[in-house]
Amino acid sequence: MRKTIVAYAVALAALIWLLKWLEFRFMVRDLSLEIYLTILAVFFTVLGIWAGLNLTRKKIVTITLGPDFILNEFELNKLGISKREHEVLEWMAKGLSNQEIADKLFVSLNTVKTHTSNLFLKLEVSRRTQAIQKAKQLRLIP
Amino acid sequence: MRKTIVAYAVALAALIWLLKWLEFRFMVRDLSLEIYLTILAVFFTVLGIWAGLNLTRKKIVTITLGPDFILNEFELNKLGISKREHEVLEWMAKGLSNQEIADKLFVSLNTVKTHTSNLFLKLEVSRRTQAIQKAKQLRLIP
DNA sequence: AAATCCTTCACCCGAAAGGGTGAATTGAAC
DNA sequence: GTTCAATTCACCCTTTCGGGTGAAGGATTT
Repeated sequence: MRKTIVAYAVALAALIWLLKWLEFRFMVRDLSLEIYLTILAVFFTVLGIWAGLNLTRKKIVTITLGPDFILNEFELNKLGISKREHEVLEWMAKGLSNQEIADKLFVSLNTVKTHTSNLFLKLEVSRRTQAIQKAKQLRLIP
Repeated sequence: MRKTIVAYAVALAALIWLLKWLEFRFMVRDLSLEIYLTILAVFFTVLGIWAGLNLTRKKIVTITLGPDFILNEFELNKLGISKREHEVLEWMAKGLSNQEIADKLFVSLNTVKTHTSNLFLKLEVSRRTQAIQKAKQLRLIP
């Protein structure tokens, strides 16, 4: 960045010197002052635009996508869903039957049924498919 | 955009005229030509930078996310799922019972059960929760 | 015309899911 | 130590779901 500024300064000084040199060399003095100034102004305006673009164009936009699932613990507490119930909910969403969930968690089928019943009450649904749908919507499961 | 260019042109002309006027008014001619030119150059460089920024800063980055669901018709055909079956699948995924789907489609419960049975065969699953999961994974439903 | 597929519906049976009630155990909180 | 929520399990009953079989009508293709 500092390097760029120095480079521009040097270029500017060199150009001014060049102009003065041309002035004597080719008798630019003969031209009307207005035209002379206009050329100078336009030249430096263009230079400025170019410089301005180069100073800002390098802003690289980096979009970082975070993990696509963040557990909504607030809803979880709000609905009063316990750890075990949430666990059952996760397996349920993976398409397991109550019996399979019971085997996974090393508990009886009746226990799983109790958990599912409580889940349906807390989620205000009456079928497991609806429970899964609502739980996904509320970000309780991926 | 055209308006902006015209505005800049007018401003430039006005400034040049102002400089020439100042020249006679305050005998700027007495100052060294180098200083005079430098001031002019710096001024127009700054003007150019400002103009350049204004011409480009308004590039608004619009990230348009397309519809997040595109039906995978290839899989649909590959698995041989019919229109009606797909329709049943959609309602199923919304958490409706077979009876509710039957009411929605104005057919009997038995018909819906036939469709679901065929769906399970084609999707190679044995429960509706699994069917929904697999169908979503294969992009057959949103 | 025959074959094929889709759609519709029926009946039967067993398995799974859902709803209700009750109760024992445990661990944390008061 | 008592209260409370969470977890565990049991029993009952009804509804829903899933699997199997069969069949009739319609559209499309061969």
